[in-house]
Amino acid sequence: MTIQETTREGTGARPAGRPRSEKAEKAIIEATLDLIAEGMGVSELSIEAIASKAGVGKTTIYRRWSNKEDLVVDALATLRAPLPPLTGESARDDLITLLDVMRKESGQARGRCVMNVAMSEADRHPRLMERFMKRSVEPRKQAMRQTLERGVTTGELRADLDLDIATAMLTGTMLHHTKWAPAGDLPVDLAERVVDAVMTGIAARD
Amino acid sequence: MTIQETTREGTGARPAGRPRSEKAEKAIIEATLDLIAEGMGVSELSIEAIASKAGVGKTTIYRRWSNKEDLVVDALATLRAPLPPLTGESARDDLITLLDVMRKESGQARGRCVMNVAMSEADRHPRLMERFMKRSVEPRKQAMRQTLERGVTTGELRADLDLDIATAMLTGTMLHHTKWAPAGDLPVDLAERVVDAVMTGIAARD
DNA sequence: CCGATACGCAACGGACTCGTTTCGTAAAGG
DNA sequence: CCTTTACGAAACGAGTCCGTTGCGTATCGG
Repeated sequence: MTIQETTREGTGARPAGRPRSEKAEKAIIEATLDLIAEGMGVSELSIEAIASKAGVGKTTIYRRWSNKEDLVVDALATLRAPLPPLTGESARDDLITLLDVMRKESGQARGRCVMNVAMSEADRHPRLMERFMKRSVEPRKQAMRQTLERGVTTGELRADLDLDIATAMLTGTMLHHTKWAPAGDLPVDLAERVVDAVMTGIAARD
Repeated sequence: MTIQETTREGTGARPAGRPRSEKAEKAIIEATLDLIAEGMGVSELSIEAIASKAGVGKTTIYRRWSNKEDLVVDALATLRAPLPPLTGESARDDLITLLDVMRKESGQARGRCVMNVAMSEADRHPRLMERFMKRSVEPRKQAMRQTLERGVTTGELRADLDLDIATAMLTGTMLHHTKWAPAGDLPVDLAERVVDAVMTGIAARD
């Protein structure tokens, strides 16, 4: 939420004078994301670097956001990837679809940056992360949960399934790959292989 | 490796003058780890803060390490947790033992700090991480791999097991919990539940 | 055209960190 | 005792970033 939106709240009146440049606004957000994507931590981000990269005066930033945290929250919020459409026909297919979003995102600097920030800055900026999680992570978590529950009711998945551990197995396995796999893109069939492995388990059949 | 060790290399000669204080050395390492454990990123660490917390002059630090990166590598290296003894009797038991190390570590600020640094600074300080990984992560990875391989040969685990994905499932699931579980310590039986879930899989039996 | 506001730019004082140097003192060997 | 090296403390010049201010210009409504 920008200061602009805040101060105009309620009144439909258009303020006098030159209106704010939407182009500048976008440039600031983009520059912020680019810097984070380049490996910057939130604490290392400098308003001056953002302004410089965005081709914008610092004034223009401070006029919109009163501090770095607000800017970062707004910037990360623009990354909300839309949930992929789920057919609901097969839990396996839907899980693959959900996990494949993670694989695709991990190939983009933008996606990696979100993960990095989410993982490493949670301790340092708890309020920031709380807001971000609620906006961006929670919907996906819900989608996976529903998919798992549906799989249980259809009999495709174990009746005694522990939803928390199942979620952790699926997303955690992908997470492990995105963070520690040898450099380069992940294999295109990774999500499928992971889902099958998680479904089947590693124990030998009796 | 400290400068001291480097310069004395080979010669068994004791140098003249006052010897370096081992107490100061330890205090510096401890202060570094404490600061990281408090949520500091490597880039935010300041030599001055370390010196102050350690009750030591900056000179004493620069005399031993020529830059921050070397100091951090040495500090993290002292955290090498010894591998737990593995019985080799049961793959399940050994896997639980291995994963339980992760659970215990995640309850300590020290353990969390290592994870945070490893996850978030890999992009920014690739050489640092390469060194750290080789020293601290590789041994555990090997132990898990051997445990899995042994499980396959004994018939306890699937013959067609994909070692990479199996490793990712086990450590990734724990990772997911340590980073995103609700605050507080992880349940004591988490490792056991994870191993059983990974072994069994989530699919319904035919 | 006028007042109001936003723009990019440059500069400010203050705070912090860097890596180095200087100081007086402490602890070892010869 | 004397040399050598390490110690903690303090100060250094250089650099970065902070959040703010002033400047001349651009763009809106009236």
